Amino acid sequence: MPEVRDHDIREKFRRSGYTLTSQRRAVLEALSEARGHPSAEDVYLVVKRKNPRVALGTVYQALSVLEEIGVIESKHWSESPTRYDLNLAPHLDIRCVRCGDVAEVPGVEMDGVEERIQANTPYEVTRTAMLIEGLCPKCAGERNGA
Amino acid sequence: MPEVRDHDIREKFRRSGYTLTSQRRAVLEALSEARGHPSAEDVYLVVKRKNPRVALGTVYQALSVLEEIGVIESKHWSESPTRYDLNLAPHLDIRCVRCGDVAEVPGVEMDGVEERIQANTPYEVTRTAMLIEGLCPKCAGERNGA
DNA sequence: GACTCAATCAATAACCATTCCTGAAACGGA
DNA sequence: TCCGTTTCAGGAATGGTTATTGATTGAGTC
Ligand SMILES: [Mn+2]
Ligand SMILES: [Mn+2]
Ligand SMILES: [Zn+2]
Ligand SMILES: [Zn+2]
Repeated sequence: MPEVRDHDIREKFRRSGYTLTSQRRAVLEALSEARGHPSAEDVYLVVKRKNPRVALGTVYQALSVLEEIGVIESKHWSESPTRYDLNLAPHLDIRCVRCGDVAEVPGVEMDGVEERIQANTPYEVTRTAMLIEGLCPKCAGERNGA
Repeated sequence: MPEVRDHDIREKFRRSGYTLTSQRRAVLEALSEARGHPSAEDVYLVVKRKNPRVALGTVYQALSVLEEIGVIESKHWSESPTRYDLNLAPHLDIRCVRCGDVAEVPGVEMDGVEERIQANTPYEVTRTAMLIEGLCPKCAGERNGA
């Protein structure tokens, strides 16, 4: 997997014209290390362990470039910093409102929704996303056990 | 319509224990005047026209109380301030990424989606929402005409 | 109508994720 | 190597929102 991804990534950088700097590579590595859906701050903390000189602003810049060239995706929940995802396949993510953990929700097809929306608005639809919140099993357990 | 709503609103205030102050009433009136889906700032500007002494913070407080007792709803788009809506029925809203205008999207049924999500995650789902962005007819026209 | 006490208010400071700005450093081509 | 362009780190600034504070209001009671 790493090999394939690496090739894809190089290709996307080449096509975009951006250069694959060590910082951008470090951000990418941190992103796959920090299993889950880390925030910019999470990524920053991981990157800093190996290279303490990197600034948070640099991480934001790198994430923005990586998203722009299609190597990663960002997801937004209100009342929470943006989360980043290496999984580019269309899928749903749910966020625990108590601890912030994000997990993927497999097996829910959203096909056709965007088309149905487009058919019912004079707007030109450019993006649709499902925002899902809940309680993770751990937090739900603690709440009941308390 | 104002009569019915007014009765409902008084009832919701009574049940909640909050008092229906002049500022809260002013925020509510501004909200129905400013047809559409105004931001806190929009509401503030309308309120200020009648009562210039009101502070922006007061408007935020009032909006938060009104939402808590179920008189209004808030919707969030990333890269845009929160919008407020008097329409409490489940419905979709689309936001123009260019001018910020929000419009309702009628006729799209979302029934069953939350159940399907719940069936595919160990999380306890507490909220699902559809985030929709696009270009309003006006902005789309300007883009093509330019 | 005055009294009381909690709720509410206006104003302002603080917050926090993110973006912007800057001068310095690194890079890539001639 | 030299030159022009990116990219970088660090820090300041931004903008929507929330928290804090002391003053004001107002419903209930006499
Ligand atoms: Mn995901
Ligand atoms: Mn609406
Ligand atoms: Zn949790
Ligand atoms: Zn528009």
